[in-house]
Amino acid sequence: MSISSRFAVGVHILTLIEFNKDGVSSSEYLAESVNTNPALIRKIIGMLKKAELVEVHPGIAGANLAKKLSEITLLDVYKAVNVVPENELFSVHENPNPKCLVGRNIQETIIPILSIAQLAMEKVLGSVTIEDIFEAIVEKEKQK
Amino acid sequence: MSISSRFAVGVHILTLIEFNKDGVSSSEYLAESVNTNPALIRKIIGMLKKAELVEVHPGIAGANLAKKLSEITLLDVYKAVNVVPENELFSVHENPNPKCLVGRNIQETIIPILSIAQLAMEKVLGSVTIEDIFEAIVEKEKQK
DNA sequence: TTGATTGTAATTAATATAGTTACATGTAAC
DNA sequence: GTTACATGTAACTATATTAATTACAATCAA
Repeated sequence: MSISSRFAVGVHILTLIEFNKDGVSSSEYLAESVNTNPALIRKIIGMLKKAELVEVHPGIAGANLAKKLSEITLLDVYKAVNVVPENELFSVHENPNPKCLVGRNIQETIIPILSIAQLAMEKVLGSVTIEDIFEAIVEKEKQK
Repeated sequence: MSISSRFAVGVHILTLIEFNKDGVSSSEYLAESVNTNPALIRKIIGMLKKAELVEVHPGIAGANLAKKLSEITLLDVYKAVNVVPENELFSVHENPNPKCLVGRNIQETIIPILSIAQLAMEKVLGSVTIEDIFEAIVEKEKQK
């Protein structure tokens, strides 16, 4: 199964807040660009807020970045929006038979390997910042 | 969300078939070690068969490996059991607003990055064989 | 006080997982 | 050929997650 699009939407939101830094990024404004519902945006914004990536206040329209663009990585967003349980990208079957040689050793054998695979993926996300996304969009737009 | 345990079960099955190479690895036998249902094992074995990792025949008890241990990687198993749609570990929201600068560029900007992250993870899986798992279990068992 | 916005709970439809039952199909052995 | 047994599948269930949506209390600015 795929990792929830909450992650991609989170990246979209943060990037758009920056492009709109001189305007007001309300949940309705952001929802229009993502093409979804303001309530969904508020839910994701709430997660980004808890992770201290954005600042937003009840009753006051608009969200703002809480950090510099270059200090927010895709990994930060990925962790903020909870798309993958900590260290459990791969699920492993519970209760293999301890009476079987394989059953009693399989978990401790494969979990470290799966963890390395997961970390390799997350390392890539950690190497890309929202600033990189911002700049890439500026470049792509120039070519149009 | 996590990747289905079908993958871990597939690895378990293949490893156990090797340990039991002189015996008959029926779906019931394998199910007992995994601690699940024979029908579920047969479903997964069916996928491994389609990927030409095991040999199994209707009416004849037992599954056997179709390749050498060292020629089956975890990536082969991962692909065989269909736990992740091809090149779509990450799902991306559909139909972002083309009228918005970010909306019309976000997909083509992040998809290649997400793809690199996915490939980094899969590369790790491709570097580990069932033989490695087999040997690791032999070692772990010695220490008990 | 009014009007607009955020925060959050509740609901729905669609989809995937994991477990289970049931049975048709296929094979070997008697 | 009949019996016993195993595989291959379809169908069904319970559970969980996603994404979309509605509704409304709490909060703040004007």
